[in-house]
Amino acid sequence: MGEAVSEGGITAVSTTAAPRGAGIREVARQAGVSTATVSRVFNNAESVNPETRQRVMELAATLNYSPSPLGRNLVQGRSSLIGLLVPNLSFPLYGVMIRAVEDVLSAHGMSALLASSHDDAATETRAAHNLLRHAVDGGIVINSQAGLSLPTVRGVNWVQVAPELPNLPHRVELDNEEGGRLAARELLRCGRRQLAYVGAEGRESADRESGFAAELAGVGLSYRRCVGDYSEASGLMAAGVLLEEGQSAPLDGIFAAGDLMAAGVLRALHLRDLRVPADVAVVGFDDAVIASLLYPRLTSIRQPADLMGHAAAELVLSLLSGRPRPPQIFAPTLVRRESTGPPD
Amino acid sequence: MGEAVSEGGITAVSTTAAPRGAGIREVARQAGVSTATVSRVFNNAESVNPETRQRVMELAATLNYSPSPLGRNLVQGRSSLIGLLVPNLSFPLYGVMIRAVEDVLSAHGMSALLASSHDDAATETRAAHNLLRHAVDGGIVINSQAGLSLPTVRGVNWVQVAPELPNLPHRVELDNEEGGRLAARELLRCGRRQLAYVGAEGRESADRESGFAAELAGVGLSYRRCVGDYSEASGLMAAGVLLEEGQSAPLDGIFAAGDLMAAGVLRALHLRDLRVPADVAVVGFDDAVIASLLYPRLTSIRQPADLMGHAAAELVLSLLSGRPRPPQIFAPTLVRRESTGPPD
DNA sequence: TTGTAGGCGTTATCAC
DNA sequence: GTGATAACGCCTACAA
Repeated sequence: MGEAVSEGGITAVSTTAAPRGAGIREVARQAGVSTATVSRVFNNAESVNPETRQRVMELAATLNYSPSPLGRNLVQGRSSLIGLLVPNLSFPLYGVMIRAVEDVLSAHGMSALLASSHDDAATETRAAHNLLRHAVDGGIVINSQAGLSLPTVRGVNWVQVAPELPNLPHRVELDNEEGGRLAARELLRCGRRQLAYVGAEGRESADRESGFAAELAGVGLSYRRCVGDYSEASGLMAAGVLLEEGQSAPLDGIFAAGDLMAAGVLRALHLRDLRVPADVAVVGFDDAVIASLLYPRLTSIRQPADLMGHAAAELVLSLLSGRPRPPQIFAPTLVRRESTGPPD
Repeated sequence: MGEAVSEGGITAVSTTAAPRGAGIREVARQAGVSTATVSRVFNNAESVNPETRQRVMELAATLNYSPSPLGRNLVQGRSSLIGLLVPNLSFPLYGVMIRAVEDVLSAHGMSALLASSHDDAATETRAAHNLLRHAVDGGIVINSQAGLSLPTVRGVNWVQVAPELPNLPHRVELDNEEGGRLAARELLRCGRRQLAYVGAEGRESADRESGFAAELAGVGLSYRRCVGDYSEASGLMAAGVLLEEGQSAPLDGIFAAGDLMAAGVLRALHLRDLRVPADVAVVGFDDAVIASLLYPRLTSIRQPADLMGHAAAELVLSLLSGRPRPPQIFAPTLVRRESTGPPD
């Protein structure tokens, strides 16, 4: 015992089993009742004599007894655990979602088993397997990379927080198209006409762009575009490219598909001595914590990450009880700050 | 079944137990061996005939069998779960730590059970109880609010990531004093002499300040100070107060005990048209993601959150195997960016 | 190398 | 209102 042993390619820690405390039998014996009664006391069954209950409770306190979740899990066939699969723990918005999920779960006596995919599909699949190994009763996967290849086990449902993906019917998502429309409207409201979109790979950015494009098309405008990867560096580069492009009219409004990229855009503008919003207005997406820390404070399309996390947790709990719910779609909102305003 | 029932003040979800799959007995029967042999196959015991093993493995694959962690947990008296208690999931630095912890744990076949205290001691205590209810084998608590009153169970060790706290002997911490010294040296190196410290409540800030003060005292300098609460708003206010103070020589260097407060300081300087670093140099603390997004990019004292998370996880695994380790103290480093440099 | 048998701590189904 | 008792799925001496 106590030695690291190989187990299926991973190094497992073999632990000395914790010394077991008093069990239900010992409590029952000393209280002069049966284990069934002790169990009933701890499960709030009504049919137990108040006197008996009192006696059992006191004895349990003395012996520092509480029912072992391990035994309970076994007999009930469930663990009270929900798997939570996240692409990247360092991405601020996910922190907000996780927090909301954890809140809901703990309020229902459940706990969140955390796993990270490091933005990688293979790792995600492995992590999902690991969660299932721990007998989670259900799972929430945020912006799944693997999607289709998420392993499943009979009776265990995955809820995804992301745009629709085949094989994952249970879903909480953001109306990304509406987000794009909001961004376009804000820039138009500020009198901007020479616009650009800094996007990224993937469905989410595509949806944001299509809303953006639709709204502009409505007033007969087109826009330039450049693709990044949600990082600040890519936003910086994209803005550089867009600004350098030989162009009759200079850019006066930029919509970035993420706040980090928007931060890069702001920096690119600083570097060229372009004022924000006097020369160029900028709108970000997500309204992550950083939005209000940037200079100038960033106008952003808010993704209600807390509400979405909340909804995802409630959905997974619903499924546990056998009550499916339709996918829930959340509306983004505009949070206006200093990076948009009248020109000059 | 399926109805929400009251249980000790929390709403518990009563789930229909998932239909159980093939068990070890079924596999054993069909493979024509005993359950003991099947068990041995799945536990990498050497003493099993390769042929037998092969047959069992194949049958297990066919029946989609894998050992139930529930049964295994019960018989072994452990859950392969480590509790992870965090003050606040939205604080970026914690995300980095959590990620590191999760990496180590999953590499050892363990998982992280997440709980948040919302920066509140009572909630933290409750969350810790909840983790213990889930039979975690050990726990990691980051910047504990409750400290002394963390509940314990025989055989379950808490590892804290924070300065020393009574009752929690197992520890990973940062040399905050050294961090303060690094900050002072950097400001001195840039030729600054009119310095200020923007701190906060608590042991960590006190240690950072004492290092800062000691280094300045070494060259015969003193400094002004103001106390915030690690928020951007408090940094903004603190800097405002410090800058307004009637003063012979104007401030030319500010050290903030956190990057968020440093962001507030930068904004206060912007608002007063003071240039950074030309007029005032600024040093932050933590080197969180935001440091390099601020304008100008913030010089910061880096807290190696990833290494610390890693160490905390390894420590808790060590304790599981009955091998205690001495507290580990990490050295901060200076990450020089644009907010420090020569004056004018 | 393999099988037998007991038990881990709890809940649930019966009777009483 | 309470007590026997049989699972739950697995691991692990011990014996063969």
